[in-house]
Amino acid sequence: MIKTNRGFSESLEDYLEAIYVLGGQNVRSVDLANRLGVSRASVNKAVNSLIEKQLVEKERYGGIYLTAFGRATSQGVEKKHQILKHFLTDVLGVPEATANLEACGIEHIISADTAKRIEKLIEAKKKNDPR
Amino acid sequence: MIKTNRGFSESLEDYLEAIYVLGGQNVRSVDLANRLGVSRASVNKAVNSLIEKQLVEKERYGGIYLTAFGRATSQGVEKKHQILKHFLTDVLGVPEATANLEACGIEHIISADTAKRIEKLIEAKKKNDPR
DNA sequence: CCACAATGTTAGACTTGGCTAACAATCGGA
DNA sequence: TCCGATTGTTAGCCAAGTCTAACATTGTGG
Repeated sequence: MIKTNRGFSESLEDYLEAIYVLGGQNVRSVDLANRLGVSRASVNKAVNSLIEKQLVEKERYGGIYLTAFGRATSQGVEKKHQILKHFLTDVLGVPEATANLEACGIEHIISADTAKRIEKLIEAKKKNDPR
Repeated sequence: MIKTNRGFSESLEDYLEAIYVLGGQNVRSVDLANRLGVSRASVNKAVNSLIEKQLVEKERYGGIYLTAFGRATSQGVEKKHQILKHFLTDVLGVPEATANLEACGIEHIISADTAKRIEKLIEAKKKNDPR
């Protein structure tokens, strides 16, 4: 309903993040499809949207490449994912599988500022209780 | 992409939560529309979906009423909202407006278990730093 | 080197969740 | 009481994001 987002849909952010995780260079549609659990056709459509938004580049039948813009954007999302995952597992004690799933959703919602605050909370916790 | 959800769409959960917040009895479409920033027509459609799913009841041109099931469900969502809001403001120091927005998104993603863990974290923080 | 498997693309359909415009019902104050 | 304003409903439209099926291209093992 209310959009917390900074310009891209959650779905497109998922695709972008996956491209980043898969190396960001010469990424194949079929690998994206497998990782995200969608059809190759859906990947094709989504990648065309990412191209329109200048987040990736690609030639017909060729591999997918992040642009500088796309790399920066996807790194931001992935960073949030890592922070959230660590928060959920290390601070809250949520099982890893659940943590990954929930991080995957929350990463599209919170601001960079909130992410930073969570990061600090993790640091503080580490100081007081360092393993 | 990956569904973390327990059966209802985020959108429907938003409607349901709003109905709860507005009293859960004899709720008017126009009030829902105003609160959620959507048209009365959209509310009408959504409420019909909620009726199908047995979450609310309503007569033609009449007010909206939560069923027992709908009340339980909406209470769960609202509870998560409150926990998240307090975590964001009291523990992290996020401004209230932002906290509400982000809580509004996260509440549809996290499990009851994770919410409970966050609640405990808030309690712990209160003990160590009670105002 | 070439046929078949794997991959990429396109077209068309479906669902969800919005919108506006027009119409129907209800409500409230003069 | 009744007329206009408010509210609810319906119909039709749109965009996003998914799917399958069919087709095009590419790549590769005999």
